[in-house]
Amino acid sequence: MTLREVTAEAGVNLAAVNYHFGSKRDLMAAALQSRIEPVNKKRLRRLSERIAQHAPAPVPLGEIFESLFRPIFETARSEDGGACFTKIVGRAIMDPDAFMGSMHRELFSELVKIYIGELQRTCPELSDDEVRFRFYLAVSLMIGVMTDTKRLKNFTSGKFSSDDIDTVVQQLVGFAVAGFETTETPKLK
Amino acid sequence: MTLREVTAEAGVNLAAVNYHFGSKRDLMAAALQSRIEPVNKKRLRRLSERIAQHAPAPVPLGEIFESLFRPIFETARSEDGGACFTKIVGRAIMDPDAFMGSMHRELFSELVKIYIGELQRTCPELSDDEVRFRFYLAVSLMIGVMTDTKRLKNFTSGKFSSDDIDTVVQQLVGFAVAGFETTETPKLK
DNA sequence: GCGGGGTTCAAACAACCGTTTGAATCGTGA
DNA sequence: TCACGATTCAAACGGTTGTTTGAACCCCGC
Repeated sequence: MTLREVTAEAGVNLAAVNYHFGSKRDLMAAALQSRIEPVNKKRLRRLSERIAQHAPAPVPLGEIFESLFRPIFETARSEDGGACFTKIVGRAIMDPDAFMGSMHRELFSELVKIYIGELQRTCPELSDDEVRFRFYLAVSLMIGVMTDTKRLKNFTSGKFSSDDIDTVVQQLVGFAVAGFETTETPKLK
Repeated sequence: MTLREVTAEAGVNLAAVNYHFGSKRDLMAAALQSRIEPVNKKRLRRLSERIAQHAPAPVPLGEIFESLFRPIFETARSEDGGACFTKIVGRAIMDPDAFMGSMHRELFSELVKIYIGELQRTCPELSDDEVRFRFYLAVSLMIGVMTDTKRLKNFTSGKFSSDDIDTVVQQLVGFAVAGFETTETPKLK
């Protein structure tokens, strides 16, 4: 994505980017941040709803993951700029120190802490290391599915599409819950 | 990665790329193919060993996924060019029609077919759609973990590293097996 | 009406990209 | 030894990139 393409599509002048954001890198960071923050707000809001709904019992795993997964898919598959958002996220993930500096920390450290805590409450039989490692795997799964655009169609001969958010999130959650709960993995040390 | 960086590091002249490969795109495709093919050969060889070992019984899920996951991690975490391989794969996945044309098909269609067949043999209770969708999720998980370089360290406060292939593959396989076998997911339609 | 800070614009800038060129060099079979 | 195809090399080419510039423009308080 070149600045000339972006500014043309946005109907603004090329120089506007450097005037308002300073550089392309800062524009991308701002774009990413402005999209990620509402997603994270939505995640925490839905998680809070589930916590309140089940209190004082822990939230079922499936609802935890659903609150984590669905908001970002709703954004990534959105019609206006969803593809662009997905590309920026993918780029940010692929080389983290390329154009996100400390942004990753300030955007996600709080979120991770809250979800880790809730997962521990739901799965008290798992050690701290296990919860963290499996949460990492669940997030990696989410990223792998989110950044995909045509693999699902290839694998299912076009029967299922990455755009069918409900189906994807359902299957994703089911897979993540089972993976998170597995008892067959050797103990971490 | 620019051609000038690549040729400088390789100790060859800049023009050598276009002379031997025609274009940068073709160089990347050749580099990817020359790395992927041995990986896929290794996968199928290890799978064949497991099939022979268990015949006529089906191969346990964990061994199927182990044969699929481990070879690519051994390449992606290799000391010479592993990081570069990972980047190229990541780029190829992120925008498939950018520089891989029909390569995806010719490299992976056979592999996918074989693994799907073996998975169906091991899990006859799953429908064809379910096997394909869950295999897609397992592959997405693999991709998400493979393209990661620092997330695991962030999540576990540096205790675990993406470079520890054995630990990563073990946990990955355990997660994938459980996810694949889940019975809590709503039926696909 | 008018002046000035904030904003937009077309144009140009320097840097870098992948690619091409043509001469120099190499390797080898006659 | 020579000649010729294959390969390497420095240099340059055209094009695109992000960024900068300076003039034009807008808008609102005085």
